Amino acid sequence: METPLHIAKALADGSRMRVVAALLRHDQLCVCQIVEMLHLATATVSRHMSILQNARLVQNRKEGRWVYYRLAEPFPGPLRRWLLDSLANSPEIEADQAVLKKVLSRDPEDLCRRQKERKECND
Amino acid sequence: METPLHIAKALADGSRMRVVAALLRHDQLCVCQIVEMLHLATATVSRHMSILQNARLVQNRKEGRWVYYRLAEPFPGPLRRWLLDSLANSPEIEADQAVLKKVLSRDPEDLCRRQKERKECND
DNA sequence: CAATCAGTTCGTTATTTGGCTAGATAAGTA
DNA sequence: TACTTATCTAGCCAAATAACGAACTGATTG
Repeated sequence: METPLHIAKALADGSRMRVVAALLRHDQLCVCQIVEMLHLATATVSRHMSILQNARLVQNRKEGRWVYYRLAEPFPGPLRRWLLDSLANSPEIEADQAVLKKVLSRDPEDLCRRQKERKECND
Repeated sequence: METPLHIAKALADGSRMRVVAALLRHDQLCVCQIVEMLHLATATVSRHMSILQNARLVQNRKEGRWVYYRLAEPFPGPLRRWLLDSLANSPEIEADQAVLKKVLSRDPEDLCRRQKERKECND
């Protein structure tokens, strides 16, 4: 289902809104990159992504070991415009952009390895 | 505040979405009319309306004993368009329209009296 | 001024939701 | 085939939220 209510519920969470904002500017992101941006457990990110997918806001594509998410096609035009308009000048979104810039310059390979090491440190 | 996140949260509830949908087609509605449409307690409706107002989606105007709500001015254009597009052909919204048609043909005076009587019946 | 009336605010309760860990799955690699 | 790796699903707990009735507010009416 993709009623406006479903879509609003999917967007009614700070983390999910940040992901959509990021995907408005980056063609695609894989789960480990989103984890890096949100600083949440992988499982949590995965659940957020499936909520966005159920609302038909994103779609995914498997490539090797990685799952890449992008905005769903088609994506409602007025919704896209509203989000672009109102997310402009958001400091939080800008900060995410900066993080993503670094993250994207690295191979997903490296990224995942570093995430794994970090996790083992905490044990 | 009126960030897209606030707005999405305000819209992420079936009752509030129905109110906004109704206000997209009717200039203004008073609380007792919205109560009639949603079949919820007055207190509940009042809280919903204050959530919509905090998100700057609606504004109110006191007129005698009644409080009328309408869409806020200004209302984000693309958001309005998205809602209009995606709420078209929604059976629930259509049903609300039918209820409102009857409700609006009556004085608020009568409406409130009938609501009060109904409530006393349930005691 | 007392009574009434529409709506709001408050306090409580039940449901929903976001976060985590642990275990399952699917895909590459040795 | 067995092993690792990236992601997903399930289950649990704490925090957020929607519902109601009761008590309050501000305005009209008798």
